[in-house]
Amino acid sequence: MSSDPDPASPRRRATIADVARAAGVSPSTASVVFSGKAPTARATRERVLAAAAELGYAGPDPRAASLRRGRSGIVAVALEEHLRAAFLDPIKTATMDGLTDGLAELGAGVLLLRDDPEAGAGAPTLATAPIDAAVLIGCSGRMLQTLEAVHARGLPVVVIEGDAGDDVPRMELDNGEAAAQIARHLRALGHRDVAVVTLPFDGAKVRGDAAPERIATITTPVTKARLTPTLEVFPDARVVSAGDSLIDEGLIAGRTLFADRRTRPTAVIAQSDLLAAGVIRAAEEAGLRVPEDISVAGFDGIAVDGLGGHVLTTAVQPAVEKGRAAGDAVARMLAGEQAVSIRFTCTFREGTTTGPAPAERSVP
Amino acid sequence: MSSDPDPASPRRRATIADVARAAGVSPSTASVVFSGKAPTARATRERVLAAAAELGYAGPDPRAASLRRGRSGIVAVALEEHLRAAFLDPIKTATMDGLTDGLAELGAGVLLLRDDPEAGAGAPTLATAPIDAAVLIGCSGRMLQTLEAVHARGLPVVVIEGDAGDDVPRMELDNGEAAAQIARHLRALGHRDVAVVTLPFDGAKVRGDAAPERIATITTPVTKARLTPTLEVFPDARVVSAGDSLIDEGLIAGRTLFADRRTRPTAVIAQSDLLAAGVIRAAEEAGLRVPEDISVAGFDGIAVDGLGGHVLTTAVQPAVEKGRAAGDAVARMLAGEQAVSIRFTCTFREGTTTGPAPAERSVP
DNA sequence: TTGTATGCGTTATCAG
DNA sequence: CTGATAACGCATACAA
Repeated sequence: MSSDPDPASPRRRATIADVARAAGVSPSTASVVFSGKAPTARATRERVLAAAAELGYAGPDPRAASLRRGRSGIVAVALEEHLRAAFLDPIKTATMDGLTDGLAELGAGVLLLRDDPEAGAGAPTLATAPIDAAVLIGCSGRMLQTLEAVHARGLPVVVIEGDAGDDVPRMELDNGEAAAQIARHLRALGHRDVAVVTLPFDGAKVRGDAAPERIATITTPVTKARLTPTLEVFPDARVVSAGDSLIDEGLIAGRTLFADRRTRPTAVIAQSDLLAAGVIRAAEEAGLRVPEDISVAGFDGIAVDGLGGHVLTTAVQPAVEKGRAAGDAVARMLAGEQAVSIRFTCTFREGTTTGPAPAERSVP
Repeated sequence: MSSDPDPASPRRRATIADVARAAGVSPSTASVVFSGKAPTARATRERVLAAAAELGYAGPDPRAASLRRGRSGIVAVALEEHLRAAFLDPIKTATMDGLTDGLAELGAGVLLLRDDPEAGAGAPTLATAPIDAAVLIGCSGRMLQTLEAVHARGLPVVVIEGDAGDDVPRMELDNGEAAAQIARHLRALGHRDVAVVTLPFDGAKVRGDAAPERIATITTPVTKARLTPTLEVFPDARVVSAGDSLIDEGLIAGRTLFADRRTRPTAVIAQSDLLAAGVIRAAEEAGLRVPEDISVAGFDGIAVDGLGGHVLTTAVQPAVEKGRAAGDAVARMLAGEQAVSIRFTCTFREGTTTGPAPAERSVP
């Protein structure tokens, strides 16, 4: 008796109109029962709900609702990399975390999009997905093109760690100041012979020692922003580029640095905590004690899995807050307000991985 | 001249109808120009495109299109954990990777959803988001409730690493067989004194030694599936539970195991590669050589960042394929076909972290 | 509190 | 190749 479908609509899915009819109320009343946007009499509500159950109606069709409302409740997050790469990076992960939180308050879901304009035919893009706004992470290059489409549709856009022009709010870091602080910290500890392990210079992700000419060609904004002030403090620093922000990449770079006891530095500045963790492993592997023999500093302030008991000296970036702020900015823009760019400040954290420069050098 | 908006519609956003009117064609023709679903005369197309540019029309509104088409091009991926936790797990990351690939072929985007039914008011859920299908990862407990709503809406559902009933296709692993294989491998190498470092027993994520009574209460399916056959091979194995699948958790567990030289095992079976990596670090910390003094096996076959030069002996699970298969299953179901559950086979991989049991025991 | 009427912006169909 | 027509399923202003 209760599983028999509506005889009038043999196989068609029930709509709110069907439910209303079955319950003997108007469609608008039924709508209100489901949305709760207006008070309804208890009896009415129960009648509607009963009719819905009877007809197997599972609530308003979100597609129709979003057309009518003009909102889909979905915000796109566009990443320039393959999704796997993006979520391998703890900072991006944390940012996403804050972002989803910030958007959840707004009542929005997150649609993951790769910034591949020519993806599978019909694949949703920033231009074709039913989104209310977009957040671009690490915006650069061709993403700017995609951006135009979004802009044209009048959708709010926020950029994290990137630059999409003046009229697009961005959430950025004071990379330069933070990097300078780390460098000064090491100099104050007496270090003079310092090496830098950097993030990739560009999309090529080549690794190894980098000559000054090469350094001038860096295109990745973050790498450049963190390296420049470091070199101002330590102009003669040896610069080794990592292929990616990974522990094993830091390990490789570290092995390079510690291969020759006579040329090894007394301190290593890594441009990410993951790299620093790898450098520390390389140091331990080489029989060096951290920080007695070698100081290592990182950048990011993430909880590095696999670092053991060390507490990294690093610049703690508010990654989660960055994401949350992006979410808030989206919310504000969706509410018609103007959102502004925010520059976040990193907090220097002195951990257990940096210490005074060893007094004696060149002990073969 | 070209930036002057349509005088007839002062601030309203242009629609395809406006464009058609301006171009002197019918709406359906304009629609076809944008969708490309039918051939159009070159002149017509150019006229329409010009009108669109003139009016600042950026293409069809995806919301309206999805209502009309009955498809939004979005597939939900529901995770039971906080997003951060989910993406911290390389296996889930890899699965997501395959999934997004599989879905991209289908032309679908991925909407990230936490399985929090009572999230922020208005937050999209499996029941209220404009999705075409859903993939549940690690489905258990209350997610089954959520599932009902999706089911009621007649949306295809696929489950990865979970059980949502017989009529829901699932992508699962032969955890038991793979675990047994690892255990037999170690036994064949002569190991008799083996310890197991397990994944969490349940949501509580308590860590430490586990008594047999406790083992009987394990609710996490994966943990149980991998532990049972292990204990059949090594009934007396010491069982230590980790709080999570993390290197540092493995490190902690490893320190417990290696604290007392007299009771330490000759081999450790970790239920994930990350845990195994931590155990290896603990071993090295304790001055033990891997595999000469201690053998360590993992599970998953991921590329562990931070493992240095070791190659883990492990069961390689086809995580990416699992995700891709889920994507394919969704595609099939969306095409009206029946999708079936798939049981994936892990591949045993002998690495450099397991070796013959050391001949002498109890060397103080 | 409930009902009535209207259109949100598209696209599929089918005839021309 | 193009045009007329009719939904798609709902939520809101407004009247009752």
